[in-house]
Amino acid sequence: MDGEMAIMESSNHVGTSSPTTETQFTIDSSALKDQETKESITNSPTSEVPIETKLPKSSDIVTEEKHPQNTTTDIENEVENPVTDDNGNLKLELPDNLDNADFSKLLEFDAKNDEALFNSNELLSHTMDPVNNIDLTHDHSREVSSKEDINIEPVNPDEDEREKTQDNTAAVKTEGIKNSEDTSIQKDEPTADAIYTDVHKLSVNKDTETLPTLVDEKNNMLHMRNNSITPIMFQQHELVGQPPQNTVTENNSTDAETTQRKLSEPIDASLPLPNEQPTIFAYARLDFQSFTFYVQTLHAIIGRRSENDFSHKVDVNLGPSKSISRRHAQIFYNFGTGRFELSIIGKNGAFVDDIFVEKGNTVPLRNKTKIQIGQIPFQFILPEQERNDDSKSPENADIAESEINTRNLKKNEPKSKKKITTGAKPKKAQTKLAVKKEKKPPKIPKKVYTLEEIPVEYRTKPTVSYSAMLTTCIRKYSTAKGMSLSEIYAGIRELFPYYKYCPDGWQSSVRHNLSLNKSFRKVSKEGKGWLWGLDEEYIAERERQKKKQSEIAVAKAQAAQLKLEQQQHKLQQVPQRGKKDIVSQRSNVNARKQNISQTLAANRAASNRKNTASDNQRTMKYLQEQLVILTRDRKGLSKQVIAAILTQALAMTINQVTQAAKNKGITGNPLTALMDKNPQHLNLILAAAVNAATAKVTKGEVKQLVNPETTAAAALAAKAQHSKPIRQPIVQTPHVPDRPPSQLSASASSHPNNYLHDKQPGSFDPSSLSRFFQPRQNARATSSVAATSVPAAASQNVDAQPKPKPAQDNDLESESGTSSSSSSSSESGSESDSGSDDGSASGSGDNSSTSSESESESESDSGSEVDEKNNKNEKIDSESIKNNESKDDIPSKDENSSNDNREISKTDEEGHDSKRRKVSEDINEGITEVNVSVEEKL
DNA sequence: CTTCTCGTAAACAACA
DNA sequence: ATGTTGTTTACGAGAA
Ligand SMILES: [Mg+2]
Repeated sequence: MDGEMAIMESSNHVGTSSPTTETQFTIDSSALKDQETKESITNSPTSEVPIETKLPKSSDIVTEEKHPQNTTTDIENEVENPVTDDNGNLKLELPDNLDNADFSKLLEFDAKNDEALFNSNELLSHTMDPVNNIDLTHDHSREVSSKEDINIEPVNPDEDEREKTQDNTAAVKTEGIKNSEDTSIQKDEPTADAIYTDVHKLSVNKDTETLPTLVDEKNNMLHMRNNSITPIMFQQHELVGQPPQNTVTENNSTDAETTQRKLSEPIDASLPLPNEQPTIFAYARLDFQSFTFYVQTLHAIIGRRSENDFSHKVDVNLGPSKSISRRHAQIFYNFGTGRFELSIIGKNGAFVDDIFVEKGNTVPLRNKTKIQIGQIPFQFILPEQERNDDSKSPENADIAESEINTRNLKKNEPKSKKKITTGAKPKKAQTKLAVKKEKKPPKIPKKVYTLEEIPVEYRTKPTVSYSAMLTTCIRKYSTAKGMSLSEIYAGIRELFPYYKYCPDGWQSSVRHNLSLNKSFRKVSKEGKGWLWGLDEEYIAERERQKKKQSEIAVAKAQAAQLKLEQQQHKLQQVPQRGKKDIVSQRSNVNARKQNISQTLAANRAASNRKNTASDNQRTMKYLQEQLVILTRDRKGLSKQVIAAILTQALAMTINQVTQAAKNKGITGNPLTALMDKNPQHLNLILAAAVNAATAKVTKGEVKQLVNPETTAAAALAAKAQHSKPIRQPIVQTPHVPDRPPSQLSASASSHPNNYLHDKQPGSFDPSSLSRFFQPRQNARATSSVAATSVPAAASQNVDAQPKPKPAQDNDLESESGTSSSSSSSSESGSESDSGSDDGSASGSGDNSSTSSESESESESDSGSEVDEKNNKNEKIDSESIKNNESKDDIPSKDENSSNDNREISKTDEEGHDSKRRKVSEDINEGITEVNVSVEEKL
């Protein structure tokens, strides 16, 4: 290329531009000899700088498109000052954002031509003042020596493995300096006839590990004005709101721009610039969302580089994101084909025109080619070239296409994932070296959409809340069995296409809502996840609440209004009779509102109870008896201790079994099922639990109160008596197809029970349980399980709990904290965060609801509640038990619960019945009862 | 200023 | 070993 340089004129499009100082200067080409450019500096933040470019002229250079190797040599000699104008002078026009001071500095450096200066670290580090300094170090000064350009060699993909290392740190060459030495060229096999289209392997600098650092704003600013730019990373969703900053070229649309020019033709078209904009000389430019990079060298490295990492340099800094390699891609001009090309060297590949390109591939760059590296999308823009249009090189037109394995997906399809693989490579491909990378199927990252790529109507986030969306979605697409998470995602994307284009992250919110919002419940299990459905009752109830609330609010407002009026008129002696009304309304206002959950719980409990009650009773009775039997030999422990042990053992058993069942999606009462189906296993569990509890309670003095080995036998005998009366076979099987909602959901909510979770010592290995519940596994195996798990447990205790953050939970709150000020009734503010959940479609009245649930009991029975939260032993032991016993409390609850502890699981198919109560409560109740009876027996 | 609701992230665990 | 699915915590922004 002769020094013909493309010229890009910058224009500040649209308004914002301030009277740009047009600075133009020329540098004697001689000074630049040998290096390409010093170009630089051209990145304007606001960048509206259109470019005018001339492509490197390679007339003398081998023009045929397939001679990479030749290219090399030729280039070496040919490449000169790309930035020079026709006269051989370097022309530089800087964007308005640069001030004179900047220029003067630049010039100064140029003049000095002092290599040392450019290499010095001081210099590097000095570019920190965004306002006054320009970082010359890496960027501008970073010239691509001709050799460097040549380094691009066609190599077999497979071989790319060995990275050729070069010393990047080395240097930044300045004008007059010869770089030749610094660029070590690795020429391996300059294969005579590499075909261009094949992947070209570029030498890659070895990545030296450096700690990633955060980029501060300052730096960002700095980068804006340098070639080394750090694009601003967008926040999720931010993309939507972003104004089309600098993107000069709007239409991504087409690529109709057959603007392919035959190689070798220098192009010097100038963009239609609005006006007085400064001109920038460049071959091309890269339009990022928030800045523009001008390609003023024939070779530019695009990669990661955090602010303080001076170990390497990049021409285009994509920020610190680890998903981007230090040298992730490079743009270079291929004299053979006469166009710029992009080589992907980064491990994670990149998207080029929406097609995923794996590492090691090189694709041609045409005007408006879209590129995405990591999470950063940008576009390659060539200067407009009116004249050369005709040249649409057919041949090279689409190497890309040919290389691409077009697999499914239409271009417009969001999230499409075509990809280019360095596919079938010859034999050598599989060599060990190659193996490391070759083997792993690259995970195709998600495509990031640019504003322009998203249909206008889908650029903004729907205002509806997630709960509303979910409700809508489920109503629309769900079947009786519910819909899986992935289906929900798809449904949402369908309903609100915004979610097809926006960055991920919303899925997390969706899951969060499904879990927390009581309007959504797990209906049935299928494979790995659950099928989700709506809890219409809950939703309806909440609606009601809400309505009431709003009415109240209105009433209040009116009252206030009236009051005001009254006062005003009072003076006028005009008594209003509205007062009365007001008063009456007020009373309503004060009326205690009921919790949704409470209400629902009551209703549901009523319906259910009958069904489950008997089973629960039967199960509890069985458990009690078994426990007593197991511990006939008290080993000297006092009755009280035994009671404590049994209580705890029971709690552990119930919790663990329930948890295990829940995870398996079992709907009925797992304990009942276990008792009916596999009493031996249940006994083993009990034995293990007793031992664990014993160890805990006695602080390890007594390790094994019962011998698991001998327990199973007893079970069978006992079972006979407890066999279930009427009920049909329990539904325990994991694959319970239909069963709609179920109590399990309730149990799920109970999660707060820690012991279920923690593997604390005193707990036994739940895995044994899961074995039983596993779809088809036999419950067997067991004995060992029980035995083994127990021991470990010993030391700690229930009390040890994580309790990360006390405050804020629904439950906790209600009891402890709340009492405090908050005026309102019981329901008051329980659960701050958690509360967020509900509020589905319409809004939510959440707090009431949420809190209600948890707190429903809270009010009345501190005891049970407390227990839930902390399953501390204390609670569990006898004394507490007694309290519970008396627990009486809970009026409202009482009604529901009074009966028994039923619920540990939910049971029956009908989901309506589901009781909302927390499992823990149930458990506690159960425990209490059991304990009581245990004590009696003892 | 506090409370509540929502959205967003993310840690974790259980699974597949 | 990795990706999904669920559950929870945290935290911040807004509205009330
Ligand atoms: Mg839910």
